[in-house]
Amino acid sequence: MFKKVIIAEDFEEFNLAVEQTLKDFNIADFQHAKYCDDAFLKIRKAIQDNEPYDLLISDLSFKKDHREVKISSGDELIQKVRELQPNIKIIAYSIEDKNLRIKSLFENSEIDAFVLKGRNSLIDLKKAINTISTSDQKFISPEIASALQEKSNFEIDDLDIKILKYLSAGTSQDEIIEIFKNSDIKPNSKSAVEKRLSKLKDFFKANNTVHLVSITKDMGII
Amino acid sequence: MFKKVIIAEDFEEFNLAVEQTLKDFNIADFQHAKYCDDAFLKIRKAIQDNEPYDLLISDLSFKKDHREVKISSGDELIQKVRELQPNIKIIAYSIEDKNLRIKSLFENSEIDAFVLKGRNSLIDLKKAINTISTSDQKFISPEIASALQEKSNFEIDDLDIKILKYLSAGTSQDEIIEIFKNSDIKPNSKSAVEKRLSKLKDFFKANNTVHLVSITKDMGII
DNA sequence: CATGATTTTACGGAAATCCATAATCTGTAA
DNA sequence: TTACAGATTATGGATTTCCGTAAAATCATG
Repeated sequence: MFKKVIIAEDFEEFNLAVEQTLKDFNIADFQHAKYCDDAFLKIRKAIQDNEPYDLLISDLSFKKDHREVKISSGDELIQKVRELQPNIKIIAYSIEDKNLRIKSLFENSEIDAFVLKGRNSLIDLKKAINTISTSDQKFISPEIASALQEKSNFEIDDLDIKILKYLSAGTSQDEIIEIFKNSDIKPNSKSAVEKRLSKLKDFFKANNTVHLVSITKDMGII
Repeated sequence: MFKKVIIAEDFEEFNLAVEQTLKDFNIADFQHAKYCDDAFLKIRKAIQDNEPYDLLISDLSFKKDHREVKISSGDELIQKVRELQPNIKIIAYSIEDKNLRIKSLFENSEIDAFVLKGRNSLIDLKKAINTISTSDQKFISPEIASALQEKSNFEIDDLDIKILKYLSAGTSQDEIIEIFKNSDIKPNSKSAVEKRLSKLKDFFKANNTVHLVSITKDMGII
């Protein structure tokens, strides 16, 4: 079982709950960080002191407040920690249920578990800790495990997202084309942008551009 | 101090934390509901049994899952409870920080306190309970209290919101007009809808309809 | 090179929207 | 009733987006 744990989480309520869960495992050596920056510093310090953490439990989204931060999201924190200390086990613990983001965490940051915050997340958290402490198995909350299998997220690339973002910011199609031409982004013809949009509308079953932006906003794609 | 409390909240973590807070106040008689429907039924039952709750602490957004529900949001629950039991005190306890929605809770549902979930929300929750238990004062988490003061002289009415919602759902302007005519909603002419939209775009400084829907979505108006 | 497949660009008419102006309706007060 | 103001509707042209077809460019392969 884990000996030394760090929790990156801004909400008191979740901190309390995780703390309780760790105590149930008889893990007494844990620390909280309400900002990603703090978590990172602590992890680095622990390595220097030759007393590294062996588990990081991290939220993904952190509220912005008055304080200036370098690392603003859990995704970044996890990425940096994985580079700094490749052998640490990492549990992402978040309300985030967007396939793309979760997939990327497993593939790019090699997290060991993803626990979805929800009606029964503490049970999942316990299962996750159990699973990854004794083996190199991965754990994913069952509600989204199936969704992750879906291979359907095919071919929405950077350009698509760029177009959607510009649209939602009030840029007209013609203006977008201008911007693309000025920034040497290709393809940048009227037809190309129109074709992209029509594909996106088809894919997301959107009736028109307004609908498309509305849908993709809801899905957290933009 | 409150004697009997009900908490409508789907996340275990928040339930645990609220429970702890109530215990700090020596309130032992409390119940949790993870679905709005359950909360409503319990409140109604308590009235019938002549042992009504005197405080409702309710989240605003609830995760959807397999279960079919009648009341899907805290806003609705609060509205219904206020009608059913006008004298109950209500604390909205949410991550929601959109002015309009919060304002509407105070104005339309006469909630007694709004506690914003965040880094220090438990302190706020305690303050809220203290404040509203001893007087008819309202409590609002300080981070948003100032934002609430802003009185922007909107005159965005139901019709405007209806139009925006239809647009974001992919309905074309012509179709909206059709719908309005069929439902006897007036005004329902092409010009009227166009004029509304142009006013809204002006007000929200939107370049076009896509932008307008994007902005109003971000603001939580639709 | 030559060839064919794929991607990108060009073009044009249809449809939807944007926007300004004018006509009509509705309620109120003299 | 009449006159007036404000709200609503009608009209039409400009602009933008939509959508299909065709031409041109690019790329892989033999």
